[in-house]
Amino acid sequence: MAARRLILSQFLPYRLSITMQAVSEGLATRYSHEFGITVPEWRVISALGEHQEMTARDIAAHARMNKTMVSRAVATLLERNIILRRENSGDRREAFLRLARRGDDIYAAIVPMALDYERKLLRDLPKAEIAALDRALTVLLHRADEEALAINDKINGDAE
Amino acid sequence: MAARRLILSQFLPYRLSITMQAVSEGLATRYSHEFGITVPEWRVISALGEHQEMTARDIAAHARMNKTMVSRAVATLLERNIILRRENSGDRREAFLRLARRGDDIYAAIVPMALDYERKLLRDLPKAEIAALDRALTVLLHRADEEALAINDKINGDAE
DNA sequence: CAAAATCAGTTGCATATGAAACTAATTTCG
DNA sequence: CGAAATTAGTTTCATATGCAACTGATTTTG
Repeated sequence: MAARRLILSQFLPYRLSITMQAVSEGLATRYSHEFGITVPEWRVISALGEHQEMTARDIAAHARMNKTMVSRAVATLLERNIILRRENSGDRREAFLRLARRGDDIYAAIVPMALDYERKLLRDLPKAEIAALDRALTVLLHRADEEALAINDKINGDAE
Repeated sequence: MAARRLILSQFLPYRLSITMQAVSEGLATRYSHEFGITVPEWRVISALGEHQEMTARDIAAHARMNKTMVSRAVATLLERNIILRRENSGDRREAFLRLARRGDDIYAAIVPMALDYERKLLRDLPKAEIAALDRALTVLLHRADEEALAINDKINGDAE
């Protein structure tokens, strides 16, 4: 049976949440201050930096963003000439996006900063512990996705 | 010098962010659906469940919330008779908050659900790896806080 | 002691977010 | 083929969030 008490400071979802918030803010402060880029915009840029050319849909899948967020980040980045858009003539619903020269520069500037930040965060952790963290995050994400499906089924009719 | 490439799916801040999002949503869906409680409200409830009686300020510190968020969550919880408020007669700026009977019930119902969820998430991880995850999150939070200070100093005048 | 500074908590305002409705294009199927 | 369903992406709308300004209380200090 389940315990009656919960220590917030030891509760995994809480710890994940505050840790990610601190980590994310620390990084976002840097690139937002220097380039005026928001977190969703950075995700789009890094997706395009990694894969050259993608549709908005691809970006959403790759960076785990919903399509509204992608749409808005893309609109801003286009306006600021950070990315380019090329309509797919074979299917005019979608468009291929890629970094413009300006986007390349920003990407090239942010990547080292981001990796440096990551290095600083992990500095004091032994290799083995970093590897354990990696595995743990993978498992947690996978389990959480599964549980999300399960609970949604339960809440909706389940039968389909 | 720094590498030129960044794989989003292997980048720690990104992984933390999407993992925490999935984990947090999975849990929040449960208690929001069953009790109409938001995440900030749950944090206030769990803080009070852990410490009996606290001021809003204490809650903010304990649960890493800003005071606006605490204020709003507290207002809602008071309105719904989930918590009680007793003004501190010695310092009338602040007030002591604690769970009302209804809050106790909700807390007693959510805690097992939350711990069960945590258990499910961690099910497949060996004890040693869970311990490593714990240590890693502690270190990361600490480092991120340090880095946040450092970057803020750098952005502002630094001198003070 | 009175003015200034500080503190707890609230509120106004501007921005961020996501679900759902929508548009335009394409595909499916009777 | 043409109506219905599906898909990519946008927009609307309602809510969530946080900073900064504010209120009222207390403390500090000249």
